[in-house]
Amino acid sequence: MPAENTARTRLLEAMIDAIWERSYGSVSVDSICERAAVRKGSFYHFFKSKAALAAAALDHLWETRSQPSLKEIFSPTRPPLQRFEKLIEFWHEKSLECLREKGRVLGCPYFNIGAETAGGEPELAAKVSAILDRYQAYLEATLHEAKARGEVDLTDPAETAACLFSLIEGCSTQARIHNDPERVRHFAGAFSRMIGADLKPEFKDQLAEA
Amino acid sequence: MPAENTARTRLLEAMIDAIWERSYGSVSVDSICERAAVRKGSFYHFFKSKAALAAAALDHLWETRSQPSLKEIFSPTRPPLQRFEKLIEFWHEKSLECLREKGRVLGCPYFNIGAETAGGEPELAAKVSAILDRYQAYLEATLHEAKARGEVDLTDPAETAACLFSLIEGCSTQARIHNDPERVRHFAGAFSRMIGADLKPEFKDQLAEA
DNA sequence: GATTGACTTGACTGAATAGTCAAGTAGCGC
DNA sequence: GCGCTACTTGACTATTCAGTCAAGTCAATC
Repeated sequence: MPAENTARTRLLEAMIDAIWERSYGSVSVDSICERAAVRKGSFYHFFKSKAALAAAALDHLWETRSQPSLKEIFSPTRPPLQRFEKLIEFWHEKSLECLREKGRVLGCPYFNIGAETAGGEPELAAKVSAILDRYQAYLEATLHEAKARGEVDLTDPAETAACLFSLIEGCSTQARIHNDPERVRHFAGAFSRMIGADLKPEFKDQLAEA
Repeated sequence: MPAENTARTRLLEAMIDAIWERSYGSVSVDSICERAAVRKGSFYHFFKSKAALAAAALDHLWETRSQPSLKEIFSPTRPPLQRFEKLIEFWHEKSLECLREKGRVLGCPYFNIGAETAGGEPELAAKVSAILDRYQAYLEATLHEAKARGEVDLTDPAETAACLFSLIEGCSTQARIHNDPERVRHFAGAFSRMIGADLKPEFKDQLAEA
């Protein structure tokens, strides 16, 4: 049962889109059902609650989108520093794409949902926490490799990875709040300084319409 | 009409606390009224809607808490680099205090609310956006001063201020999501690297109980 | 063609929601 | 005391919410 257009996957994708565009708390089960063209009863056939759908949707997003993108960006065939350059380009492109397609810069869904649900939905918060750790692990592994090759100058790759990741997520959330994709571009320079190496990502600006 | 214990100020403070602990979307008008010991009708005498109360509460928090703290931290009597050290200590202490008093690390209320409401409550998002800019302005002014004194090495203080601020907010939100105050401490080293100067904040760890 | 089990349907429930309103009370200047 | 204004009260509405359920469809298997 791959990523077919089944009722179940339509629900997963409708949930992610809706939360991303608005917020977890402002999304109702009814609106998800309408978006996914699925009836209420079917919803509760597949998921035991709204929170359960959200948790499954986060897994789905990670496995079908985030994880594959990261595997490509952090491919071992690419030198470590170039992986960081690719990552910076990736975030910048995603912001522009988002603005073009949805009319707003939406930031990182994991981070948004995590911040929102940390105080009241422990299941969801734990899921987000685990996903963010997996994301950060890519950075940490690459920093270790770059350090072994003498390409960066740092004492504690784990701590630096945490800071780099917080910088990315912080900039990305600022971009969401101010609805300004350039806030993401900003962090390229800071990234270089933090790892003590010179990164030169290529920002191929996509002009909005053709 | 200063910060008395009036129904109005009780509502403002109940709203801030409730949103901070949980989220904007999960807080109901009834729960706020109960928390503030104010009846529904009085609520709508003072505020025209839940969103209006939230916006007023953000202003109130800024004026009574954030702004005064920042004025002290960024006092011109302190050398620029020491202001940054103070700021880092401030965030770390606040996280520990929050964990001690509320049982959880809650991060920055402006950032949390901003991320949550960016997609659906333009009034609130605009208010947050303005407050965050005022916060960031303290960083930027201090960077300019430090640059003029030759204490930091940077080309674009405005961009660096934006990145520093995103780093702070990103770490703080990670601390909320993972409920771990040490995530805030992390950024001290990164802060130094980003501005090209050596900061040595004193972390006076407060042992929880006496 | 009978049985099974996965999925669908739409009507239903009860609680919670934001917001309204008319009738009050209490203080203050006159 | 009189009237004015600011605030309070609690009952009220209409809507939306998450979640339930009994009855149904349909395709596969025997």
